[in-house]
Amino acid sequence: MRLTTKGRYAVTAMLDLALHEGRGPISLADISSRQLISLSYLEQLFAKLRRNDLVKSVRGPGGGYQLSRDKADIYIVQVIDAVNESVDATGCGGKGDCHEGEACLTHHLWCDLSDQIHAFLSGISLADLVARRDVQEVSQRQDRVRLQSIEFERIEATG
Amino acid sequence: MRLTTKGRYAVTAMLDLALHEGRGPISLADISSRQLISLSYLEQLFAKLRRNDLVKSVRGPGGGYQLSRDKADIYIVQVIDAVNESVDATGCGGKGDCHEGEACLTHHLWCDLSDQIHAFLSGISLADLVARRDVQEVSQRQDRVRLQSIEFERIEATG
DNA sequence: CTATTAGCCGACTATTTTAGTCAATTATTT
DNA sequence: AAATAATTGACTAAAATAGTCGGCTAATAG
Repeated sequence: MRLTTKGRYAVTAMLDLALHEGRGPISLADISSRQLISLSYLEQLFAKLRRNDLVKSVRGPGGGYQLSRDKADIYIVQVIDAVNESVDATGCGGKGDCHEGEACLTHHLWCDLSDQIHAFLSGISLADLVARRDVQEVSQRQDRVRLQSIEFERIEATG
Repeated sequence: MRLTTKGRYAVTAMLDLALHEGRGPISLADISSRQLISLSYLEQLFAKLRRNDLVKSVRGPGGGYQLSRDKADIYIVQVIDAVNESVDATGCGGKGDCHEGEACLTHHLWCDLSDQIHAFLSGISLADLVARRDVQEVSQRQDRVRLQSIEFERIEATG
């Protein structure tokens, strides 16, 4: 099992999409600047998210990504799975052949742990996150910062 | 967060110790042959387990390792922590400074997940595992295989 | 006392994964 | 036609994993 920035970035980016939906497609450049994730890296991640039918893309100017279905129907575990970060804690992929074709001493423990994590992450949808107070607060702060930097750029350009 | 063979090996080896305690110290060679873990790698892991006061060692012939305290007082989370596999799912070590010194959009989600995993693994002691039916079954199978290979070696040696 | 056993220690290494970068291409819209 | 933005593929530095190897030290059995 691993949970690194890859999976965290994917969930963060999907949540960003869920928070800003309704105003047409969101470009990766927007997500990149809001969430401070490298654009090229986001491209890699969204290729996987698209292949897993979690987002759909619109090319060309004004294009970007949108959730492929309602945010209440997209669960965190699906996002993490999509970028190849398995939530499985066993070494054998749950097959139970970890010790000479049979279960190792701790196989069932890791199975239980996997079930635990899976249940937790599959019980939370993007809509659930959007509704959370802490998420809303962080999102509002990010939008404020965003507006400030746009204003700053305007002043710079105007001179 | 990561849970790889390192943490799994450590827990498996500690459980092996718990299962075979009472007959003096257990050598790493024994654990290695029963659990099919490289002896040199076990040495590395037990150095950390010893530094974290989870086992004590006895040198010389007949020596080996023993649990440093009752198996009911050693929890899985301690073993995993000892070999430097953190159960923390956040990217910031729980500090909440993941986005320009402030919490990132998904910080609280990863905190909740960390709490979940931590609660699960700190609720299970080595004694709990020893008492489990599936662990006992696997352990008995391993002891049978072990006896067979000793018998085989005896016949080989006798000729 | 000496040979053996078994823990102890540090250095080294191959492989894999992470977290990206970079360049080129394709589709779309203004 | 120009600009935008997704799409693709190849490449890479750094870190972690999962070990190996050799030599050393302590203790005990004979």
